[in-house]
Amino acid sequence: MRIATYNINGTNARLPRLLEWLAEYKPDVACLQEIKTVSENFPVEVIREAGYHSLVHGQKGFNGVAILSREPATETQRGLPGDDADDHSRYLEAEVAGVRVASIYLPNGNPQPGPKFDYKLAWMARLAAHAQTLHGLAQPVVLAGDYNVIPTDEDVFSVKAMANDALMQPESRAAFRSLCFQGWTDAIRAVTPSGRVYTFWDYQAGAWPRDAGFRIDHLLLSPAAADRLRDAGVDRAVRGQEKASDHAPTWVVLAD
DNA sequence: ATGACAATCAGAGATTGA
Repeated sequence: MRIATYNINGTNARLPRLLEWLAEYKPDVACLQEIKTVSENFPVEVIREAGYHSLVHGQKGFNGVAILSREPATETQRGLPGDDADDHSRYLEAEVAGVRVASIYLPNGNPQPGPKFDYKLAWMARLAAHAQTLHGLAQPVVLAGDYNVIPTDEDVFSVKAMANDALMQPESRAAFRSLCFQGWTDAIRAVTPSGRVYTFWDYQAGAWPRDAGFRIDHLLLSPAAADRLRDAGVDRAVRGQEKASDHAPTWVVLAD
């Protein structure tokens, strides 16, 4: 069972690339972020013709998450619990083929310090609280998404260039570590313990051709899911296409 | 310190992103 996370940076702008990727890499479940459209305008019929069901939690203009699946999915959570005043569409969770899967679009947090960084940290605290409840489930759980956190200095092309960025502040990293320490396995690092594995390359300053990327898209596995981990990786070639998203799809394969 | 690049909404330029 192949489960992927892919920040597509706009459904309208990226639909041809999304369809090509689904056809070529054939994920069983695809957690999408930054669909940047309201739910009603998500191309559910086109996606269905491509062989996938859609669960969509959209928003006008920015944010928005979705879960595409070959088998029908049962929605288990829409929106991250813990703050009724938070109207950003950044969390969607479902059960697919016996696996609980979340599509996460964690706030960027720039500029820091400031209210956006405060929102990021508060959101991470809410995510940790919800993740704690999921960790107790007997069924495998996969928390997949764009976490907007560079976990360590090994996950970034230049520590100096990104030193002041919200993505790698000590508070962001501590919150991510704390989440992992609940007992979640960072799938990419379980398969590739060291070395540079990037999932994002900025559009600016020739970041892609000079491989100036960082690792911010993660799949965290519960113990039951980690037991079934067979492989994990990044579809780097997708980033090199014309009109690509600035993120590359990142995935795990779980034993059936 | 800033801007580079891209997408959205709107119908120009601001906002957001990372």
